Amino acid sequence: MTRRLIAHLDMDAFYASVELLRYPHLKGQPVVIGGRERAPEQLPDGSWRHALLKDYAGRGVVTTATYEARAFGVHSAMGMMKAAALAPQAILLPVDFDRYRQYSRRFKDAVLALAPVMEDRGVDEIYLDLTDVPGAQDATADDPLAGARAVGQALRQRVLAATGLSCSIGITPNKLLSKIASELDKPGGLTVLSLADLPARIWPLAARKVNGIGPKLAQKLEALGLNTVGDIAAAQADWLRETFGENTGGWLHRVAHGQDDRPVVTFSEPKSISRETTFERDLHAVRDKAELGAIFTRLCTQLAADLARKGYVSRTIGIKLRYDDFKIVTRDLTLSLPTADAARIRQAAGQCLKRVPLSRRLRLLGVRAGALLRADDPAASAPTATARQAGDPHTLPLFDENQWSDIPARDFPRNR
DNA sequence: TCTGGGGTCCTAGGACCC
DNA sequence: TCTGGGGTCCTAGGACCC
Repeated sequence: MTRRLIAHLDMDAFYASVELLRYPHLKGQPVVIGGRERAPEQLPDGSWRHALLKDYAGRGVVTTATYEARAFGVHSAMGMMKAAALAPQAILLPVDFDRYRQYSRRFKDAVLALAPVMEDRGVDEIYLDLTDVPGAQDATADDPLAGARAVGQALRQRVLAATGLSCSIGITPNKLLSKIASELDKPGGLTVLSLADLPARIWPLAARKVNGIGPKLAQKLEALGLNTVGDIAAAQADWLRETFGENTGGWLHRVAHGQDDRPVVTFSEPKSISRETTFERDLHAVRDKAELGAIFTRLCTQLAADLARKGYVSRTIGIKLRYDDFKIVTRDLTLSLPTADAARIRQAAGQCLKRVPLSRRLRLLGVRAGALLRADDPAASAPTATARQAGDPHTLPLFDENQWSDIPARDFPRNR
């Protein structure tokens, strides 16, 4: 009988580890990756001069930290200034996404040669369906999961040989449990579990360990006395549904019992593409309009280039603003004709901007293209259903270079 | 000393259609 | 004559993930 065997493979401190390949003299030291600082300098005597975390000034967050830096309490998504207070002597390196993408490609190619059913979950994570991988189902007298274990070891060796990097792997009957399992023995671990291991290995864990239980849901669970996965498993399904709603309640019940039949998805079309930027200082719609206008246009130009490069057109253009008080607003507009044109995008985004209050200072501005269609899809050149219904012309007003400056300083009514 | 950038999915109300 | 119900699209916000 074939059992479903799903792996989750997670690279260990990925960005930091890639940097250590380049700067091996930093091995064993607390290193933090983040911000837009300059790269390290090599001195004439061959030694390196690195920036220290304590010298950082700015708005960045920590992207990754080595395990030595994590020992100080530093972790991903932490503000850099806070991290600097915890580990002032940690070495600071700038992010180099191109390089990480390169290593990402390498480790994924190495894995694909052995396990071709792969789901991408970002640069440093993948799911694999090992069910039909030769040998994965093998059992020995004392170990029914010996085959899965052997495939797991082979995967780790391939990743190491291809990149010099270590990873952690969880292998279980489904994605939910594998995601949890890969974290149980980090770094460099291989954890193979069956459903029988649920009470001993999964139920004692904090509810927050479940992928999909974030800060808000965890807080609500905790307020009801449900702290661990086992606490949720012990709750009545009906009560969970009444308390958390049909969907979330039902999901919680299934998850706590280790049930998850989601397939490993090898390809999916993107739903949206976006560009956003946080300013170095908060900007004001009127006083900084020239600067804002330039940034706005640049974001639209970048977004148009992203769409063109990836071969998509968009029917819905949206904007995102973050005010100085961290409140976020979004507006979007569905076009009568899909586009990948920078001027059109800028024009539509400008329309959205008119529906948003602009009295507070802005911290972030973003532009998003949703409702994507492949550029070669016949529907990509047809007007949308709404446009047909409304009898709209298929064209929009021309690009207005002074769009931003047309926006007065007072609040706009929410709906025209 | 606050808190990046790029995504997905869900909910919910109103418009509009049959 | 005060009154349906289902379906889809659009929009805004929010939780969550890497």
